[in-house]
Amino acid sequence: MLTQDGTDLVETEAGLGKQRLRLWLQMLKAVRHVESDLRERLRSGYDMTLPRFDVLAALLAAPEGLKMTELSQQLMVSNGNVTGIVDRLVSDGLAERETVESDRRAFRVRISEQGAIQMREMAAQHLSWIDELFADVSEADAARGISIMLDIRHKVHR
Amino acid sequence: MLTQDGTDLVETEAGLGKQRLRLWLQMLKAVRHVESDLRERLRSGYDMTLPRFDVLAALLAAPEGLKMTELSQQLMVSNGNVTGIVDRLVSDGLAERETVESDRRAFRVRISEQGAIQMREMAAQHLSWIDELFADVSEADAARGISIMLDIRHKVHR
DNA sequence: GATCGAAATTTCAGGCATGAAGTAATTATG
DNA sequence: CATAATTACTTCATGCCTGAAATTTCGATC
Repeated sequence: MLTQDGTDLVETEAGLGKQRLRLWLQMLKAVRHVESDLRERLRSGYDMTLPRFDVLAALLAAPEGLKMTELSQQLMVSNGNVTGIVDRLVSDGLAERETVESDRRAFRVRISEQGAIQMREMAAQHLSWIDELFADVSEADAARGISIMLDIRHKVHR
Repeated sequence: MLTQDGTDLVETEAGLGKQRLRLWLQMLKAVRHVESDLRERLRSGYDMTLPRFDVLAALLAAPEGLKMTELSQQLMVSNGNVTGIVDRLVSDGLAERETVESDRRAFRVRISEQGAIQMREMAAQHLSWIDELFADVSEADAARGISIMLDIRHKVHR
């Protein structure tokens, strides 16, 4: 089976598959690279871990608080995982659990005043770290990259 | 300070920073999405975890074996981590440790015959899974994506 | 050829992560 | 309104992951 320009369609598809695999492997490495850099900066500068930071960032953006399930969906991690991280944040005084009037199974997790103060500073730093790490990415590339990532994510399974 | 088209340079930079942050957040979510899908397929189909798969994939591509440090650099994970994963692979009979003649501190990790047989099958599946998950990514997008990922990775720190 | 710094690896403590199983409260269904 | 299915969350076992400290070996310098 030949296309108009004479290339073999099966060959072309196989090549595309390998190119997609290359993209996946590069995405993995890039994410690990950035994560390891951020982890180190958070650790040495703020005695903060990446998972805790991620949770606090979600909470800072939701002043009314979030339910555990909302948190775990937003961060794309398991329920049990969020339980542990929030436990530690609460015992460090950075977040608070608050009962929900209408549903005794659930509660809202809210960032504490102390957490908000610390988080606002870290968020500003975080933004500038990303800007530095992504310095070689132009506005156009960023837009295209975002759209590629959305294409990947919107491929639902199950 | 104004650019030719009248937009404010500082505003533009801040916008670019936020766009880069959006790209980063989308990358994180896309990678978590794909990883969780792959993890589930490896688990249910082959009783295999993602970290073990990553190590075996690296070993399959290096028939002469790899030193622990080479492995950990290639996968971008810590040394101690690789020790544990290789331990489990060896006790499952999927990999072997082999002494290095010239250096008694080091050794090579090599994939076993059984590991290679299993891995060849999984690798073919893996390629088709990625092709499926990345179905909405065109050849041009893949190329652009790869180049963006390389731009991010080549930003060295420290 | 003794010593000293660097390199390859392991060990360990602590935290992160999943999936499965458990508890309790809510909602839907007959 | 009884009960069955669902939802919100926790607990647990197991494995992954890091960073720091320890061990052993290597290589260079004096």
